[in-house]
Amino acid sequence: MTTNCKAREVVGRIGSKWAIYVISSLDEHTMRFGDLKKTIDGISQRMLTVTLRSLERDGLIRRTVYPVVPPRVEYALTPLGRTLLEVVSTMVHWTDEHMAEIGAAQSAYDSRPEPEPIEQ
Amino acid sequence: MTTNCKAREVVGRIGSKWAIYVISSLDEHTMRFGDLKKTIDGISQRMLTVTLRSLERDGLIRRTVYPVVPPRVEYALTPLGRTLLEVVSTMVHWTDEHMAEIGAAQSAYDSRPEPEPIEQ
DNA sequence: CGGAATCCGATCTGATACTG
DNA sequence: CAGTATCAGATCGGATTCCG
Repeated sequence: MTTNCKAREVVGRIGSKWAIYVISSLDEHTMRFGDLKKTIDGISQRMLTVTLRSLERDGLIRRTVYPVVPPRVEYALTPLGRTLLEVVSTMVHWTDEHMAEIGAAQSAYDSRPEPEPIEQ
Repeated sequence: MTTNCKAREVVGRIGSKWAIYVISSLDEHTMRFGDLKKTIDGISQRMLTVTLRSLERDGLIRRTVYPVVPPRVEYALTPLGRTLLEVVSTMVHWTDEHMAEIGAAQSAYDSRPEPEPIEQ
């Protein structure tokens, strides 16, 4: 594999379960922190913060702070993030389409007979 | 997000840095354990084993053991895995294409000035 | 509202040693 | 060759508390 280590790290970050859904959520419009938290079911405040920071650092989303009280922070896809969105959407879509098949495969795998213990 | 928790787990497994490259590696032909280890640079034996097991459980790859000495084990994509391959290739390709941009964004982020400490 | 900081158990991962 | 078993260090991730 010619791919170097840095590319792998990026793939890992992008492919992480939360990042994918953050990117997807920003498809149509910018969102505030609270909006994202409500939209992405089950994400903790901490993980949302961490995920947003890493996506911002990779140049995939832009964070805009409005100096008002109470604070207002909006997240939006950058042009780069928007090119990624297509890839990510495909992935989410593929998963939704094949969840049943995957679940069946898991059940089959889990109910497979144990290999016979070695006779002495 | 209407996506349930199980779908997120699947996305996370598929998107994990090693799984993506295992799937990609099986594009053209079946491969043996050692081949995969050599192809996927930097993967430890343990992580390759763990990754292969999880992909097998999800029905994405098929593991074939030939009862010979020394053992011969071949891994191949299932039809389901083959449909995923397209998605995964797109992702790897996107990352390769945009590594420079991402690196630049990271540098810019990391060299950003610290926010001024609060004056008392 | 949108975090940051801390604590801490759970999980991941690599290294190493061993095996059919 | 293709693993399994085990252990220790690293990282993840939730809960909680506090802040501008």
